[in-house]
Amino acid sequence: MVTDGCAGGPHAVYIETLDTTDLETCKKILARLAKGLSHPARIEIIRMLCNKPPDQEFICSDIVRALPLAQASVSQHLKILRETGWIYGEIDGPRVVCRLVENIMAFYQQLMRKVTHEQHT
Amino acid sequence: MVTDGCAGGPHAVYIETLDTTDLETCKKILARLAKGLSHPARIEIIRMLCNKPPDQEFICSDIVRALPLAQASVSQHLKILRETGWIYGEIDGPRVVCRLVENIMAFYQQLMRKVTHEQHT
DNA sequence: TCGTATAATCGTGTATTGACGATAAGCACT
DNA sequence: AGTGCTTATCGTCAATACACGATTATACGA
Repeated sequence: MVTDGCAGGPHAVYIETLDTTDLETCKKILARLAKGLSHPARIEIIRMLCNKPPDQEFICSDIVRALPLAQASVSQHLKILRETGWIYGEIDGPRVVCRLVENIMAFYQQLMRKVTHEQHT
Repeated sequence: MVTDGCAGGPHAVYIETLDTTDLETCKKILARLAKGLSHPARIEIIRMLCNKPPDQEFICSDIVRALPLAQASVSQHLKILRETGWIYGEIDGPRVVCRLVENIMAFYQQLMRKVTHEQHT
């Protein structure tokens, strides 16, 4: 099984790259993550991944099957979730295993706190 | 000063009306709230309102002044924040005082938890 | 009642979103 | 090489988002 090519996990690289001391950056990242969440179908996908038992894996076709949408539409939603930083795909032969970016929920909530609570810098 | 006409506060009415036992409803509401957050300008508005000292009030023109956008654009963002359930306006003569829906942050985070954690119903 | 301040709306142009069917591309297995 | 499964992309269409200047509506004060 091959990952994105992000040593240390795609999650860590993605999140640790960000300059979360800059408020403008935080607002942009938070806005982007929020856009990822801004559709019920995408929330359902996140929900599936959050609630998945540790031993189970979801590939794209599982998600297509679970949603009342055409394959192309689901693929688009997955793309948006990738672009907005929620998930990444592990390529496994002809399949793509969909994984939540590690700690992304915690990161999102932390960003919300950072942005909405007064910064004493 | 005149409110929306929502007895008990516009907040309580809005939030308590929702059927948060229905997962589909939760997903829709959460998606709507996330859409509200999905633009840096709107995040900045929410941030201003969250961080506002208790004795201060923000009217629309304050927000226009604080953002690098035209009045019409800010008005549109405020409208979206109203439609997505984040804020409401208290009309005060020719002014409109912008207020966060009470407990909306907590409600948002609660919805996130509800949607992303397994439901044992 | 006339003028001023405030905020919403209108009209416009461009960009993005969301949905779909159809097609292409990648891999595995004969 | 050919077949089948899986996923991404293309092309299209309608709807929505975003930004703006201009205009309108409302309320207050002189």
